[in-house]
Amino acid sequence: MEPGHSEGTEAPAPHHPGDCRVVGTVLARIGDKWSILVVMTLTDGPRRFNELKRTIGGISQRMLTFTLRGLERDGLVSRTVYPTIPPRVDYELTALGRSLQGPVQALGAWAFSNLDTIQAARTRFDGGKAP
Amino acid sequence: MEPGHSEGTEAPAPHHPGDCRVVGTVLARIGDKWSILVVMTLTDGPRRFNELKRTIGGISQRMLTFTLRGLERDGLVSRTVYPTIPPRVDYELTALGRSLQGPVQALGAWAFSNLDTIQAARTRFDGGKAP
DNA sequence: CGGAATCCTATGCGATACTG
DNA sequence: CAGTATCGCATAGGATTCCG
Repeated sequence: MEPGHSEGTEAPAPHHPGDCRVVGTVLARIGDKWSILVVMTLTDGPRRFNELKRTIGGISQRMLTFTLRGLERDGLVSRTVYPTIPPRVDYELTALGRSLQGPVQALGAWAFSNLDTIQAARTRFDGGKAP
Repeated sequence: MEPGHSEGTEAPAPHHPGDCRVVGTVLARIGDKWSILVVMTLTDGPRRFNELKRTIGGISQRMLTFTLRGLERDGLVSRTVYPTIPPRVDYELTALGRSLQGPVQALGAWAFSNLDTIQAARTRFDGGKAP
């Protein structure tokens, strides 16, 4: 099977308010190596394939393709093909995709403001047992 | 190298306000298969190892150990050992860990309220080209 | 009970080459 | 330009066994 993001094939079965697996489902979608980067890059508007590739940097065309397919499949991103020569394809966030930005930015904000604390904790932890 | 969550070893280099890689850093931490489940399970208070294992379900002791180590390393979870027989170990969210719950729950809420939409999009996408 | 060590497989994903 | 196809290695992570 190709990388294409895994399905939640094992029936979830909830267990208490403020669920659990559901979150896992989302993270299985956007928690991979590239999806959020793509989503964030699309924040400023539609982008072409290679434009995304350059902006993100470090991503292979293979993974960009898979990531975009996955996001498109879940309705977070729309794909528009202009049958010109050379071909041109625009990727853009859908309404659903844009609605994801709030939560994602919240997470980003948390990350940003706690980066130092985390780094410190890491150093302390590693220093304490692997000098 | 053991599964232990990957480091952001490749110097990021920011590029514009509302960054990008930083989010990637957090997601590399909590975006893996189990971390959030653990964090969410610890929401209601301290839990013992096997208690976590049972509650989460489907996680191997190996991965639970690695996940907890990672969270502990980053200062999100604290580990308390009671030198009794048999031994007892409690895991609990730290202040930092609890501060992560806001963002995570925002994501959870988004997931929950958009699950149907996403499922529909998936079915439509798959149906359109792989009947 | 809580974990560490070893083994083994599925997979993620980069590199490269080919196509319309 | 925007993909698709194939190869190949590195990693994630489950199962199992052993230990204090």
